[in-house]
Amino acid sequence: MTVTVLLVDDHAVVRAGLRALLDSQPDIEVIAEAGTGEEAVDAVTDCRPRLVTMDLALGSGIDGVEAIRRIRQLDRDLPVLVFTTYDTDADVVRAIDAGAIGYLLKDSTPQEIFAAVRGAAAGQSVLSPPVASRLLQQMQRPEEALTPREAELLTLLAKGMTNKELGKALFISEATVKTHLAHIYSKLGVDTRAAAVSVALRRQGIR
Amino acid sequence: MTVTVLLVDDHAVVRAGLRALLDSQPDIEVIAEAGTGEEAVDAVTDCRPRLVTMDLALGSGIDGVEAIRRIRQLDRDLPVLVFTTYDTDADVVRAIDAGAIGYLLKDSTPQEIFAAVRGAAAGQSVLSPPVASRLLQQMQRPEEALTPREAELLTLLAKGMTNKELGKALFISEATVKTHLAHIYSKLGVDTRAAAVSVALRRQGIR
DNA sequence: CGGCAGATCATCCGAACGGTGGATCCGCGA
DNA sequence: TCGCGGATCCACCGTTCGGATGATCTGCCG
Repeated sequence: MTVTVLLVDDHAVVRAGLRALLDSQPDIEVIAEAGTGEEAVDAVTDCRPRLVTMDLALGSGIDGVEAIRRIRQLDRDLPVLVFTTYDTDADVVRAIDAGAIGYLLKDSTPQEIFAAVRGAAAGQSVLSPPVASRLLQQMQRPEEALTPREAELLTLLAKGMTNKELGKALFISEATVKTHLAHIYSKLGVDTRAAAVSVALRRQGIR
Repeated sequence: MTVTVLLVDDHAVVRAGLRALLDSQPDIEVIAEAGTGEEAVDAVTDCRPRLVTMDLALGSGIDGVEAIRRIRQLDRDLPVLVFTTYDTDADVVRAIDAGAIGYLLKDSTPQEIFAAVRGAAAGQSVLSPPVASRLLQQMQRPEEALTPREAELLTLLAKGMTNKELGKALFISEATVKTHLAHIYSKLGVDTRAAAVSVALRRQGIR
């Protein structure tokens, strides 16, 4: 039985590339494309694909993670395979959390992509090797995992805010900000806010 | 006369996409692909294309800018069109400097891509609108341009170094470091090192 | 030659920061 | 039920940072 696929990516080039690659396989057929999350949700109801490939960075509208969440609400049995450029800790976790069945990087070889599509359509979890090792590494070092509150603070810190501004933004006292920061520093292995910003931006990807 | 094209990109998907798009045009023909800068240089001598599309972020080996430089050394009349994901100030300037005839973003529409390929093959400079506006903006605000020394310091600052460390690294006194920082802050429109790091990393792109 | 921009160094001061050591409250799981 | 981790708060203290100001030296361009 052929795997019918919906491609979601805001880059026409990437959609054309995936379509060309996948359509070259006799058992895979691209039946629809979407350039935004909203289009993707509509296409799922209209075209009933057996698999969705999803870019996380969609130019406008809802982002890939939110799109995954909505698609999973529509059809809990429809596997969504993330196909994106960067593998950052946060993105992988958020995507899996939203219900993605796999996480594939765009620099994968055609062979890896075919295998991932067939596997995901069959309900198997698929992770690109770099992603897999990253996930395992993170699970093996839970002491380095930031708490939600710390991550929130780090995000704002990465904008260059001062302790005072952080306190106001998060509705906590400056003292609490400093406590959180101390924890973040120790987890990230740094001892200045500038170094923390550097690590944060490199880890979590930019823009 | 048909435009023969060499595609350079480390992502098989992107190559397939560009090939699919370009080959759909009667006057454009993709005659070769390369996944690394080294392969690209070889392909130029072997295949004699009339245009090269170049990704700047090539996984391994020489980067796109260096590849452009070497290709231009081989054939000064062969136009190289940058086709990449991110438009950072530094990348654009470096690519143009290396001899690129145009700078196209991967989220361009197929129509824009066709026009750019035809234009570049005819020797015309082509810039994606966001890139163009960025360049103009930078030229219109020379007061925001950092001096080489300031840029050097900013790079190290973005690693999270303290003033003392910066001084030792650059063989200057801490007082001088603070002077440079003050200039950088005023040019970037910030007033803390953390914010400067944030701006620097976002501007100059990561990894 | 004169001026201007860049790089260098210096001093002063108040504000911000980072480290340390505590404290309370809550929810969850052993 | 007891403990533990997460989140919140506080005080103290030395260090670092940022702003203001001024100075010298170099090289370049008109």
